[in-house]
Amino acid sequence: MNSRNDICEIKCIHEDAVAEVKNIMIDEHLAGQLADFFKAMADPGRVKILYALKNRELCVCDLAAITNATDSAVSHQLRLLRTMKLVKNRRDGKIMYYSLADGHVESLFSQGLEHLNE
Amino acid sequence: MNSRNDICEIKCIHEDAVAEVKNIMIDEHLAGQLADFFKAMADPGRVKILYALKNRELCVCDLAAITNATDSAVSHQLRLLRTMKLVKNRRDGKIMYYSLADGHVESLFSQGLEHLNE
DNA sequence: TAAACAACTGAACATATGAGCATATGATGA
DNA sequence: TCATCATATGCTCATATGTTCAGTTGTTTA
Repeated sequence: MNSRNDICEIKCIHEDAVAEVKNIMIDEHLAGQLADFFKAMADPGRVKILYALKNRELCVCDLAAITNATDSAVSHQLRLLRTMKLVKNRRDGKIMYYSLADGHVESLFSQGLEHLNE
Repeated sequence: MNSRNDICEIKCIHEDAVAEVKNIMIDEHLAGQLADFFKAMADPGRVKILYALKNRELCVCDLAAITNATDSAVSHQLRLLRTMKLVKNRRDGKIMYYSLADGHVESLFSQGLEHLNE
Protein backbone atom coordinates (compact mmCIF):
# COMPACT_ATOMS: atom_id res chain seq x y z
CA MET A 1 0.00 0.00 0.00
CA ASN A 2 2.86 2.24 0.95
CA SER A 3 6.03 2.85 -1.00
CA ARG A 4 8.19 2.84 2.12
CA ASN A 5 8.95 -0.46 3.79
CA ASP A 6 8.80 0.57 7.42
CA ILE A 7 5.63 -1.12 8.44
CA CYS A 8 3.98 0.86 11.13
CA GLU A 9 4.90 3.71 13.38
CA ILE A 10 1.71 4.20 15.28
CA LYS A 11 3.19 2.63 18.41
CA CYS A 12 6.33 3.38 20.29
CA ILE A 13 6.01 6.31 22.54
CA HIS A 14 9.51 7.68 22.59
CA GLU A 15 10.74 7.73 19.04
CA ASP A 16 13.61 10.01 19.95
CA ALA A 17 14.82 7.71 22.74
CA VAL A 18 14.52 4.68 20.48
CA ALA A 19 16.51 6.34 17.72
CA GLU A 20 19.17 7.50 20.14
CA VAL A 21 19.64 4.11 21.78
CA LYS A 22 19.50 2.25 18.47
CA ASN A 23 22.46 4.31 17.40
CA ILE A 24 24.70 3.07 20.16
CA MET A 25 23.23 -0.43 20.39
CA ILE A 26 25.41 -3.48 20.64
CA ASP A 27 25.91 -5.39 17.40
CA GLU A 28 23.52 -8.32 16.93
CA HIS A 29 26.32 -10.84 16.56
CA LEU A 30 28.28 -9.54 19.51
CA ALA A 31 25.18 -9.78 21.69
CA GLY A 32 25.00 -13.45 20.76
CA GLN A 33 28.63 -14.01 21.64
CA LEU A 34 28.24 -12.26 24.94
CA ALA A 35 25.17 -14.36 25.71
CA ASP A 36 27.08 -17.53 24.86
CA PHE A 37 29.87 -16.45 27.14
CA PHE A 38 27.53 -16.01 30.09
CA LYS A 39 25.80 -19.23 29.16
CA ALA A 40 29.08 -20.99 29.77
CA MET A 41 28.81 -20.02 33.41
CA ALA A 42 25.06 -20.47 33.64
CA ASP A 43 25.12 -23.99 35.05
CA PRO A 44 25.75 -25.09 38.65
CA GLY A 45 28.11 -27.85 37.52
CA ARG A 46 30.22 -25.49 35.49
CA VAL A 47 30.21 -22.89 38.24
CA LYS A 48 31.59 -25.50 40.59
CA ILE A 49 34.21 -26.62 38.11
CA LEU A 50 35.36 -23.06 37.53
CA TYR A 51 35.33 -22.32 41.23
CA ALA A 52 37.50 -25.34 41.93
CA LEU A 53 39.93 -24.37 39.20
CA LYS A 54 40.26 -20.88 40.68
CA ASN A 55 42.47 -22.50 43.29
CA ARG A 56 44.62 -24.89 41.35
CA GLU A 57 45.07 -27.00 38.28
CA LEU A 58 43.01 -30.21 38.45
CA CYS A 59 42.35 -33.28 36.33
CA VAL A 60 38.96 -34.52 35.13
CA CYS A 61 38.75 -37.22 37.70
CA ASP A 62 39.57 -34.86 40.57
CA LEU A 63 36.96 -32.41 39.35
CA ALA A 64 34.40 -35.20 39.22
CA ALA A 65 35.14 -36.12 42.83
CA ILE A 66 35.08 -32.51 44.00
CA THR A 67 31.83 -31.62 42.27
CA ASN A 68 30.06 -34.94 42.89
CA ALA A 69 29.56 -35.66 39.22
CA THR A 70 30.33 -38.35 36.71
CA ASP A 71 33.61 -38.26 34.81
CA SER A 72 31.54 -38.14 31.66
CA ALA A 73 29.40 -35.24 32.78
CA VAL A 74 32.49 -33.28 33.81
CA SER A 75 34.16 -34.06 30.51
CA HIS A 76 31.14 -32.77 28.61
CA GLN A 77 31.12 -29.59 30.67
CA LEU A 78 34.84 -29.12 30.19
CA ARG A 79 34.47 -29.37 26.46
CA LEU A 80 32.03 -26.49 26.53
CA LEU A 81 34.30 -24.46 28.79
CA ARG A 82 37.22 -25.22 26.49
CA THR A 83 35.23 -24.10 23.45
CA MET A 84 34.36 -20.88 25.20
CA LYS A 85 38.02 -20.48 26.12
CA LEU A 86 37.29 -20.29 29.82
CA VAL A 87 39.66 -23.13 30.64
CA LYS A 88 42.81 -24.46 29.07
CA ASN A 89 44.25 -27.94 29.29
CA ARG A 90 47.59 -29.62 29.38
CA ARG A 91 48.29 -33.29 29.02
CA ASP A 92 50.69 -35.14 31.27
CA GLY A 93 50.71 -38.77 30.25
CA LYS A 94 47.25 -40.17 30.57
CA ILE A 95 46.10 -37.31 32.69
CA MET A 96 44.63 -34.10 31.36
CA TYR A 97 45.04 -31.11 33.63
CA TYR A 98 42.65 -28.21 33.42
CA SER A 99 43.09 -24.65 34.61
CA LEU A 100 41.43 -21.29 34.10
CA ALA A 101 42.27 -19.64 30.79
CA ASP A 102 42.48 -16.12 32.18
CA GLY A 103 41.66 -13.97 35.15
CA HIS A 104 38.19 -12.97 34.00
CA VAL A 105 36.39 -15.78 35.74
CA GLU A 106 37.60 -14.54 39.09
CA SER A 107 36.24 -11.04 38.62
CA LEU A 108 33.04 -12.34 37.06
CA PHE A 109 32.46 -14.48 40.14
CA SER A 110 33.09 -11.67 42.56
CA GLN A 111 30.78 -9.38 40.61
CA GLY A 112 28.12 -12.06 40.68
CA LEU A 113 28.50 -12.84 44.35
CA GLU A 114 28.46 -9.15 45.16
CA HIS A 115 25.17 -8.82 43.32
CA LEU A 116 23.67 -11.72 45.25
CA ASN A 117 24.45 -9.97 48.53
CA GLU A 118 21.97 -7.17 48.03
CA MET B 1 30.22 -55.76 52.02
CA ASN B 2 31.92 -52.88 53.76
CA SER B 3 30.78 -51.15 56.94
CA ARG B 4 31.77 -47.72 55.62
CA ASN B 5 29.49 -46.04 53.11
CA ASP B 6 32.07 -44.41 50.88
CA ILE B 7 31.72 -46.57 47.86
CA CYS B 8 35.00 -46.80 46.12
CA GLU B 9 38.33 -45.05 46.33
CA ILE B 10 40.26 -46.93 43.71
CA LYS B 11 40.08 -43.99 41.32
CA CYS B 12 40.99 -40.37 41.73
CA ILE B 13 44.65 -39.71 41.43
CA HIS B 14 45.18 -36.72 43.67
CA GLU B 15 43.38 -37.38 46.90
CA ASP B 16 45.25 -34.60 48.63
CA ALA B 17 44.31 -32.03 46.01
CA VAL B 18 40.69 -33.16 46.09
CA ALA B 19 40.54 -32.90 49.86
CA GLU B 20 42.15 -29.47 49.84
CA VAL B 21 39.86 -28.03 47.20
CA LYS B 22 36.78 -29.64 48.70
CA ASN B 23 37.55 -27.72 51.84
CA ILE B 24 37.29 -24.34 50.21
CA MET B 25 34.59 -25.25 47.69
CA ILE B 26 31.63 -23.03 47.01
CA ASP B 27 28.42 -24.02 48.73
CA GLU B 28 26.08 -26.12 46.59
CA HIS B 29 23.20 -23.69 46.93
CA LEU B 30 25.31 -20.64 46.23
CA ALA B 31 26.66 -22.26 43.08
CA GLY B 32 23.08 -22.64 41.91
CA GLN B 33 22.31 -19.01 42.63
CA LEU B 34 25.40 -17.85 40.82
CA ALA B 35 24.49 -20.01 37.83
CA ASP B 36 20.98 -18.55 37.81
CA PHE B 37 22.43 -15.08 37.90
CA PHE B 38 24.59 -15.71 34.86
CA LYS B 39 21.69 -17.47 33.19
CA ALA B 40 19.81 -14.18 33.37
CA MET B 41 22.36 -12.72 30.98
CA ALA B 42 22.75 -15.84 28.89
CA ASP B 43 20.32 -14.89 26.15
CA PRO B 44 20.88 -12.53 23.21
CA GLY B 45 17.54 -10.84 23.77
CA ARG B 46 18.25 -10.13 27.41
CA VAL B 47 21.78 -8.98 26.61
CA LYS B 48 20.33 -6.47 24.20
CA ILE B 49 17.73 -5.31 26.70
CA LEU B 50 20.35 -4.82 29.40
CA TYR B 51 22.69 -3.12 26.98
CA ALA B 52 19.98 -0.69 25.96
CA LEU B 53 19.13 0.04 29.58
CA LYS B 54 22.77 0.84 30.32
CA ASN B 55 22.17 4.12 28.58
CA ARG B 56 18.81 5.24 29.83
CA GLU B 57 15.48 4.29 31.29
CA LEU B 58 13.15 2.79 28.67
CA CYS B 59 9.63 1.43 28.44
CA VAL B 60 8.62 -2.03 27.22
CA CYS B 61 7.48 -0.75 23.87
CA ASP B 62 10.71 1.15 23.25
CA LEU B 63 12.75 -1.89 24.20
CA ALA B 64 10.74 -3.99 21.78
CA ALA B 65 11.45 -1.55 18.97
CA ILE B 66 15.14 -1.31 19.82
CA THR B 67 15.70 -5.05 20.09
CA ASN B 68 13.42 -6.05 17.20
CA ALA B 69 11.21 -8.20 19.38
CA THR B 70 7.56 -8.49 20.31
CA ASP B 71 6.19 -6.54 23.25
CA SER B 72 5.22 -9.85 24.74
CA ALA B 73 8.63 -11.43 24.34
CA VAL B 74 10.26 -8.40 25.91
CA SER B 75 7.79 -8.43 28.75
CA HIS B 76 8.56 -12.08 29.47
CA GLN B 77 12.29 -11.37 29.46
CA LEU B 78 11.84 -8.36 31.70
CA ARG B 79 9.97 -10.44 34.22
CA LEU B 80 12.96 -12.76 34.43
CA LEU B 81 15.37 -9.86 34.77
CA ARG B 82 13.14 -8.35 37.44
CA THR B 83 13.08 -11.63 39.36
CA MET B 84 16.85 -11.79 39.21
CA LYS B 85 16.94 -8.17 40.40
CA LEU B 86 18.91 -7.02 37.38
CA VAL B 87 16.36 -4.38 36.46
CA LYS B 88 13.89 -2.28 38.39
CA ASN B 89 10.68 -0.69 37.17
CA ARG B 90 8.63 2.37 37.79
CA ARG B 91 5.14 3.09 36.54
CA ASP B 92 4.12 6.38 35.06
CA GLY B 93 0.50 6.18 34.02
CA LYS B 94 0.09 3.42 31.48
CA ILE B 95 3.77 3.23 30.83
CA MET B 96 6.21 1.07 32.76
CA TYR B 97 9.77 2.31 32.73
CA TYR B 98 12.64 -0.08 33.24
CA SER B 99 16.20 0.63 34.29
CA LEU B 100 19.21 -1.28 35.57
CA ALA B 101 19.00 -2.23 39.22
CA ASP B 102 22.65 -1.63 39.98
CA GLY B 103 26.04 -1.11 38.42
CA HIS B 104 27.01 -4.76 38.22
CA VAL B 105 25.70 -5.31 34.73
CA GLU B 106 28.08 -2.71 33.38
CA SER B 107 31.16 -4.33 34.83
CA LEU B 108 29.93 -7.81 33.90
CA PHE B 109 29.56 -6.69 30.31
CA SER B 110 33.00 -5.13 30.14
CA GLN B 111 34.53 -8.25 31.67
CA GLY B 112 32.73 -10.37 29.11
CA LEU B 113 33.65 -8.20 26.16
CA GLU B 114 37.22 -8.07 27.33
CA HIS B 115 37.30 -11.85 27.36
CA LEU B 116 35.92 -12.02 23.83
CA ASN B 117 38.78 -9.82 22.58
CA GLU B 118 41.46 -12.41 23.18
C1' DT C 1 -18.42 4.26 31.54
C1' DA C 2 -16.61 2.70 27.31
C1' DA C 3 -12.80 2.71 24.20
C1' DA C 4 -7.93 2.69 23.61
C1' DC C 5 -3.56 1.69 25.00
C1' DA C 6 0.59 -0.23 27.59
C1' DA C 7 1.93 -4.03 29.75
C1' DC C 8 1.33 -8.62 31.71
C1' DT C 9 0.07 -13.47 31.78
C1' DG C 10 -0.83 -18.54 30.76
C1' DA C 11 -0.83 -22.24 27.55
C1' DA C 12 1.15 -24.41 23.65
C1' DC C 13 4.80 -25.30 20.83
C1' DA C 14 9.58 -25.78 18.92
C1' DT C 15 14.22 -25.77 20.08
C1' DA C 16 18.20 -26.03 23.19
C1' DT C 17 20.51 -28.13 26.88
C1' DG C 18 22.67 -31.50 30.09
C1' DA C 19 23.16 -36.19 31.78
C1' DG C 20 23.86 -41.03 30.98
C1' DC C 21 25.39 -44.83 28.42
C1' DA C 22 28.24 -47.19 25.33
C1' DT C 23 32.10 -46.78 22.84
C1' DA C 24 36.36 -44.61 20.96
C1' DT C 25 40.81 -42.52 21.65
C1' DG C 26 45.36 -41.86 23.52
C1' DA C 27 48.94 -43.09 26.71
C1' DT C 28 51.36 -46.15 29.81
C1' DG C 29 53.43 -50.30 31.32
C1' DA C 30 53.60 -55.40 31.54
C1' DT D 1 51.31 -55.96 21.45
C1' DC D 2 47.77 -56.25 24.81
C1' DA D 3 45.46 -54.75 28.93
C1' DT D 4 44.43 -50.91 31.57
C1' DC D 5 43.57 -46.39 32.86
C1' DA D 6 42.15 -41.32 31.99
C1' DT D 7 39.40 -38.79 28.94
C1' DA D 8 36.68 -37.80 25.05
C1' DT D 9 32.85 -38.42 22.04
C1' DG D 10 28.26 -39.62 19.71
C1' DC D 11 23.73 -40.68 20.50
C1' DT D 12 19.50 -40.49 22.99
C1' DC D 13 16.24 -38.91 26.24
C1' DA D 14 14.11 -35.96 29.67
C1' DT D 15 13.87 -31.41 30.92
C1' DA D 16 14.47 -26.41 30.39
C1' DT D 17 13.96 -22.31 27.73
C1' DG D 18 12.11 -18.75 24.63
C1' DT D 19 8.60 -17.31 21.51
C1' DT D 20 3.96 -16.77 19.93
C1' DC D 21 -0.89 -16.35 20.44
C1' DA D 22 -4.89 -15.18 22.81
C1' DG D 23 -6.74 -13.10 26.38
C1' DT D 24 -6.42 -10.15 30.89
C1' DT D 25 -5.21 -6.33 33.88
C1' DG D 26 -4.58 -1.61 34.93
C1' DT D 27 -4.59 3.24 33.44
C1' DT D 28 -5.96 7.13 30.84
C1' DT D 29 -9.10 9.87 28.23
C1' DA D 30 -13.07 10.75 25.40
